[in-house]
Amino acid sequence: MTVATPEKTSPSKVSADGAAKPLDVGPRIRALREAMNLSLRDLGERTGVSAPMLSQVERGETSPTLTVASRIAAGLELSLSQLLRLDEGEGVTVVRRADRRPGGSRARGHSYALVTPSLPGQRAEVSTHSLASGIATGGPGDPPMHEPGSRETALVTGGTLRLVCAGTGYDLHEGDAVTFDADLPHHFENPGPHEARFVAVVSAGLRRS
Amino acid sequence: MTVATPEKTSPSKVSADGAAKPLDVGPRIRALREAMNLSLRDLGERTGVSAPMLSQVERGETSPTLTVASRIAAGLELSLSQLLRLDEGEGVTVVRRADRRPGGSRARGHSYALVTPSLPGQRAEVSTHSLASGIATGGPGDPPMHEPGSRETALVTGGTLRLVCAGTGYDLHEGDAVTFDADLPHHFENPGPHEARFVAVVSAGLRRS
DNA sequence: TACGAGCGTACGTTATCACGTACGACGCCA
DNA sequence: TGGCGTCGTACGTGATAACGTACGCTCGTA
Repeated sequence: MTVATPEKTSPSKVSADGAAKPLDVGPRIRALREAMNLSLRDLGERTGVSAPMLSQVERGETSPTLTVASRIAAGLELSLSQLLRLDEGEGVTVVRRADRRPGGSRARGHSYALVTPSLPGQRAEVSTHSLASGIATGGPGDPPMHEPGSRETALVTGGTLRLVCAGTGYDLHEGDAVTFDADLPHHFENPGPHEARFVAVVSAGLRRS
Repeated sequence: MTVATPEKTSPSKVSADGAAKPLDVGPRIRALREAMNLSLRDLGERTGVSAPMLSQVERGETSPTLTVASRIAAGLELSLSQLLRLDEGEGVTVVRRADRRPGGSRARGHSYALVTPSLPGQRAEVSTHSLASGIATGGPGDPPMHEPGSRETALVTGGTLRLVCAGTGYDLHEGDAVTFDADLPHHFENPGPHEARFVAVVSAGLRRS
């Protein structure tokens, strides 16, 4: 999904700004630390990072390495990716049933539609799927493999469904849900006699523009 | 959610290992780069980071600073938090309909259930809701306000639903979906004569207190 | 075979990250 | 009022991240 075609994406410098964002993680760290009622030395004790270093990072005077940033995140009891999450996205967007563009083909037995706006900055893509009896996802025209690091949740809203992920099968019935790493090879099958319907949520599929 | 009470958490060194994880982001960068058919110099061109530096980072010989890590992430067309998403849960987790703990109260007209595992580090929380006619969410026992920065998607799977977000109302019918900032004051109402059912996806809340 | 173009990596230099120590400011209690 | 403890920050030093250059390598191609 999203972008990242395994093609020659090079010809255009994606953003070229290079400088990217000022990365003002400092105030965030300070806010989190103060929210925990920790002094710089306290946090230094917990993280193994010196208090002056923490002070400089909080004020944005230096950019810590990933190792120390990871230690700081651990000391704040969150993962590094959580600590660095200061992305964006704003407002309210309604996607009408009639407006969304369907994918797949009902003739082949698998049809789906994206119900979240296809805008950058989206953190979770939600889609509805319908799978005919005996059919499996992964045919031509289906959404391609997800990008590395993404995770997926499938919630069965009708019928029975079977997830095959990394060679292992998981049978799901109506109301069941499954969460898994979406970058592993996987597909869904419909073993039952009836049509299967499910909602898929792929997270972390955001791209930059 | 997650952990980290805003209390005096100090007495116990949270993990004390300090060293934390080896943070092997290198192989991941290499995999992503090769997936884009980019050479080290190509990526260096896109990111403003020298090719030898990229090589060292990929092989784990050095730990880049956040600034260069951010630039690398930008060159790979992802956010830094995405690039570092090699922590948090892994594998496949099935939540059976019978296993999930319901919330709300059917007597009050609003019942819901979380279908994603309630583990820290989850990027997207998916829940199913049922709202009786004339009832609005937000009553006692309902899930509290979401954290700053989080976003929510609601997909109507049955009946009609009305979202009131920051004072504005949005009418939704079966199959419609809406995405909005979950940290704005909001609630759902069921104007129709029938029961309303919808799936809610809350993504990426970062924790503050 | 020879050769240029591309690849990834080893080398040496510079910039800066990260440490330990030390200083002024503020609050508490004798 | 003085002394004690803690806070956050300004030093100076050693470690290392990041750079530019240059080497050996594998391909297509003449």
